[in-house]
Order: sequence, then C-alpha cells, then structure tokens
Amino acid sequence: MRILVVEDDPDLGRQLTEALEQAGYAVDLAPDGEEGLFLGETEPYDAAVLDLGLPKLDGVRVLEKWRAAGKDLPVLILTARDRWSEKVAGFDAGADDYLTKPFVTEELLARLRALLRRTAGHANAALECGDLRVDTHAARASVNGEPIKLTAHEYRVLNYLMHHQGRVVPRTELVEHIYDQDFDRDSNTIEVFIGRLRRKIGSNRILTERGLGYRLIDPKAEKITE
Amino acid sequence: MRILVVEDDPDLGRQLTEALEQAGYAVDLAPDGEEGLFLGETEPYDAAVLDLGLPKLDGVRVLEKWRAAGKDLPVLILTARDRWSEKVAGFDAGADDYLTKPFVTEELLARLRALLRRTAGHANAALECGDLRVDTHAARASVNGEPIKLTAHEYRVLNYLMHHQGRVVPRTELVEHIYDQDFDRDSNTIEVFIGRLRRKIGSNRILTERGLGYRLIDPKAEKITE
DNA sequence: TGTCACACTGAACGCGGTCTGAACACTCAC
DNA sequence: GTGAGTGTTCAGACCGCGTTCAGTGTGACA
Repeated sequence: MRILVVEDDPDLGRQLTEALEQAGYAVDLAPDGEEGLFLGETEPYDAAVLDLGLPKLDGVRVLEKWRAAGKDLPVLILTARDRWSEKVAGFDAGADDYLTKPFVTEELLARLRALLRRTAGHANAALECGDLRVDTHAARASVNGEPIKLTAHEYRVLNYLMHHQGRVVPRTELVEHIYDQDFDRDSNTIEVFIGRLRRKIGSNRILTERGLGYRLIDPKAEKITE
Repeated sequence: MRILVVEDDPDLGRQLTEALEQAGYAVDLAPDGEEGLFLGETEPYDAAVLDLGLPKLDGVRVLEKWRAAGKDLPVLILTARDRWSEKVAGFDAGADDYLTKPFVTEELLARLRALLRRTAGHANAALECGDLRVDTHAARASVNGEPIKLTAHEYRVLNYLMHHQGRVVPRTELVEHIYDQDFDRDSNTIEVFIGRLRRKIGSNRILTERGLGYRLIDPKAEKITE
C-alpha cells in the first residue's frame, strides 16, 4: 500500500513518514500544497494524509482539485484547528476521515487501516481468503490458523493482493503500490516475491494470468477451469 | 437511506434520531445492545451509529457479532470514553469511523455522508450480453456464472466486441484496437482468436458478416434471421 | 452447378513471459 | 567483526501463447 503524506511541518512530516513506513506502507512526503496536488494527480496512491494548513495551496483546495480531476483515493484530513465548521467543509470537499492535532499515531494508523479496508470493499478488520488470513493490525498472516512468517516485502505483496482478491493485478500495479517513487522498472523482484509467497502459503493460491498479472483466489471455492 | 442508531441514553437517542430524520434518513432506534444486534442482523440498513457503552451487550461485542455474521454495513462508533486504545480496538473490530462525545451534530452528519459516499462507490463495471459477462475491473469473463479462462489477446478481442455488441465490427477495426501501430495486414490471427473464443464462449455468440466483420449478439434475445 | 474468394480449423513452431535456484549486497543485532 | 536475515540481480530452463501455414469448409454470384 502506498500513501501520500502532505504536511509542511518538517518534524511532523518525518515522524508520520517513519510511523507509516514502520507499519509497512510505501510513503511519499510532499512539503506543500502544490507538490501534494501534483503527486496525488500523477502517482497511484492507495490513500492520502492531508494537512489543512499548507503553504502555497490550502489543503481543502488540493482536495477539491483532486476530486474535480476524478481522483477518488481515500483522504484523511489533518489539522491543528478544531473548529467543526472547517471539519465539515473538509468532509464536503470529499474527505473520508478527519483527525485533529495533536493525535496519537496509533489512532492515525487505525483510521487508515479502516479506510483502506472499506475502500477495498471489506468490512472486517482481518482480510480473509478461504483459510488464509491477514491481520492488518498486527501485520501477520496465517493459513488455517497456522501463523506464517513473512518478510516485510512479502507481507506488502500479500496485503495488496488480499485487498484486491479475485481481481487480476498487473505486475506494474503491484510495483507501483509497493515501492515509493523511484524504482527500477525492469527487474524481476516481484516474481521472486511471488515465488517465495507461493512456497509459504501454498502455490495454488496465487494464479498467474500470463501477460496480464497475478490473481489471488480461494482454491477451495474456485475450481480451476481446465 | 436507512440508518440504525444504537444508543441507551434516551435524550441523546431522541436528539440523534431527530437530527438524522431531519437530514432525510429513515431511522430506527435501539435502546440496548441486544436489540441493536437483532435489528442489525435482520433489517437492511445502509449504516449504523453505535454507542460503545451499552446495557446488556457492549458495542464492540455487537459489532464483532455483526461482522462474524457477514454483515458489512458501515458502522460509526460513538463513545464517551476518549482513550485511544479503545478507539483502536473499535476500529479493528470492524468500525469504519469513530466519534467522541460530546460532538457537534453537524460533524456526525458529515462523517455519515462521507461513509455512505465511500461505501456506494463499489459498483464494479461489468459488461453483459445475455448470460455472457465480462468484469472489466477483474479482467475476467464468465458464461452463466461459469468462469472462462481466456488468454490476454482473447480477452482483448472479447472486451472490444462487448463494448460494441450488436454492431458489425470490421476486422481492421478490431486489429487497430488490439495491436499497436505496426501489424502485418495479411495475417489471419484475428480469425484464429475468434475461433478460439467461439469454442470457449459458445459458437453462436459471434456472428460473421461475410466481407464486413464480426458481430457479438445474445443468441437468446436475437433469433438468427434466415 | 461450378467457380472463386472468403472464412474456419488443426497442427506446428518459436518467441518471450515466467519461474527457480543461487549468488551477491546490504543492514542490523550481538 | 561476524552472522543471520532480507532484498535484489542474474542466468538458465520451461512452457504458454501468439503467430503462421496448409488444408478444408462455405457463402455469393454467374
């Protein structure tokens, strides 16, 4: 999952970036409204954390422009001001959630998890696909109750696939959502991760659609045609 | 839109009900956890506002039971306690949003709007032609619910035909939309793909108009003339 | 009915996407 | 510094899929 943070305070920005990266997200940080607007329009983020008081371009304006451009990524708004009229303005500009400074990092993470979950169409806190489970809070996976030991990047790949289970996910999309901006495009890292994942969770769970991408399925529910 | 409010305080309950009805929602009020659980499981609500401190059955338990029963309606949690650890617990039980008492009614309404808006965005684009379906998001096709295994190019051909069903699509047009610029004109690749497609989805679905092109139809709706 | 052009089919080939094991680079913990 | 754990690169092998081709089938028209 790839998150855009738009925050002008360098300290808070760094702190947020660190916390999110620690939680397993790929993070880009924009220090002002203009750059935030540009990044949000050009890069495929799964969610954005947006400060309201920003230099160059206000947070609400950024959000409005994203929405006007058809961007429907979930946005969590952040602000020092706690007057409810501004919260409401933020919401009606198209924000999905709102957090008032100061806040506890845990709560930001929890709200972000809920947002990502809901966006992917899942209500449950734990993602499930047959007897494969991913606990997004603890960042742990299990098959049939048996915990599986995953590395950070293996977890990211699996997590993204779980959020889009049943769908064909192109390799390029996987790359874009797992790494932040600069990444060597022609590399077979993803294939290696897929291979290692298959060995850990069972090889019949991740299908490869040749020329299209990968697809996560529940092998019990879905009989493989042919 | 139909909303369930689970709140034990009679004053607050009435106040919420009024505000929501004023905003145009249909509202049911449950005074304790047990009734809330029952109503949420049996009636088709679009969202729920759930207090955490409830008699008979705690809010988090209610939420967990809903989720366990497969109910995925968006839930906004309400509580007097503002300790963040409980918020996080609420989120990870499957809540979509959280509000701490006391709150401004406007903010509750704004959060509810955001929640409903986000939840509504899940109509996945599927093309249909009789009992033939192509889910353009998942890049999958099915006939009569049975999934069909297609190769990348077969899928492209079918997808284009689905977008122009009923119309005669010249072979040249098909070629132009499936390949990039340079393509050997005298080749019968398209015919081969059409043939393979017919074998997979049923041969009577793609008509060939001699000298003109191909036409995708619903064989049940359209009786073959002559 | 015969002819011709167009369309279909099955088989075969070879490119290239995908997989895998192993080696390498790097970062931490001790 | 040493070792384990992790991310990345590389080369070789595999095999699925797009393409080609030859042979057959079929509609249009005289």
